[in-house]
Amino acid sequence: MQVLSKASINGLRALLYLAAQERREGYTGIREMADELDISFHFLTKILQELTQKGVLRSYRGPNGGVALARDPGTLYLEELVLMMEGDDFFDTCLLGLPGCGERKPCPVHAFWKETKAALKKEFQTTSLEELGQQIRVGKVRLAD
Amino acid sequence: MQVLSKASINGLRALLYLAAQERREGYTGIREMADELDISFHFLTKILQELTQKGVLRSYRGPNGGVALARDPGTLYLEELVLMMEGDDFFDTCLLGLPGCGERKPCPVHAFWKETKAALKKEFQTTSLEELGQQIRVGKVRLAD
DNA sequence: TTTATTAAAGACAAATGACTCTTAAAACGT
DNA sequence: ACGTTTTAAGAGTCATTTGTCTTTAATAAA
Repeated sequence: MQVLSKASINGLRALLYLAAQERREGYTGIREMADELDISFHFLTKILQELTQKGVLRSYRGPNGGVALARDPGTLYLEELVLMMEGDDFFDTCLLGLPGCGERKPCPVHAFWKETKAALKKEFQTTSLEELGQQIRVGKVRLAD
Repeated sequence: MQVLSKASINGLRALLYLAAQERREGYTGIREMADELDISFHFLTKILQELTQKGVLRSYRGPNGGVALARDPGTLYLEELVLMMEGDDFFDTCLLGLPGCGERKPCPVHAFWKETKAALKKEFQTTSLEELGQQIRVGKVRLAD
């Protein structure tokens, strides 16, 4: 069951890596993150470029350059990030792929799937990078092996 | 958010179509199902071949041939079908794709995702083709536009 | 026995997602 | 100015999934 694309997963992991940093000023090199998170440098670069264009990251070139969160991680919730990376219809899907599945013309598993999506959405709406970054910092949780 | 592959979705829809039939004897042509469910005939054929090989369907060639459920739809639960089509590790994934994510080495969203997967699994374990077929029969729910 | 009907099988093609590589541009230090 | 470090941009490649087509085999009916 793959819910997020590889690109989204790696983008999220990179954002979490940044949110887990102790120091808040300065830039973190993409090379370092790629090594640390075990992602191809070029692939990660491409993913982070998009996040920079969308305003979640700011970047800086040259020696000691890299990327940094463009906003306070306490204001960055998973929902916004996932919608940004996966598309605005992320939570509006039908499990059986029927177009226009809804209350009026439900598919056989609509009722249940609706609840599941709502729970997932709520969780994503209430979980911030700050919160998860902290859990990483104290070692309760990991981003890579 | 695409949880099931197109192949699984179409396989499931076809199984539901069969489960929703009034008459229980005889075979249903793949052509009819493809038309009714708006799936390419050849694509559906390929999908149903696998389900036949796996013993969920039986098939019959020649005039008035087609496919039929090989087992009582009351004994066919979504879980078995999804595991069959998507692979046995369907419910064992990490949302962030970390290998070996678990209680001992959890990813940042492990706790929540674990619950979500469990709820989904339970629903699939307790929902049979018979049950959904009935809902289709009485028109509460649809398989296509 | 011939013809029509249907699924089985497998080769093939197209589309998508997941990467990879090369070149350019920006910033810095000397 | 020059060379080094770093991100930006985009073309290119590979693998997987999705979808198509052709041929074969089975069955029934005329």
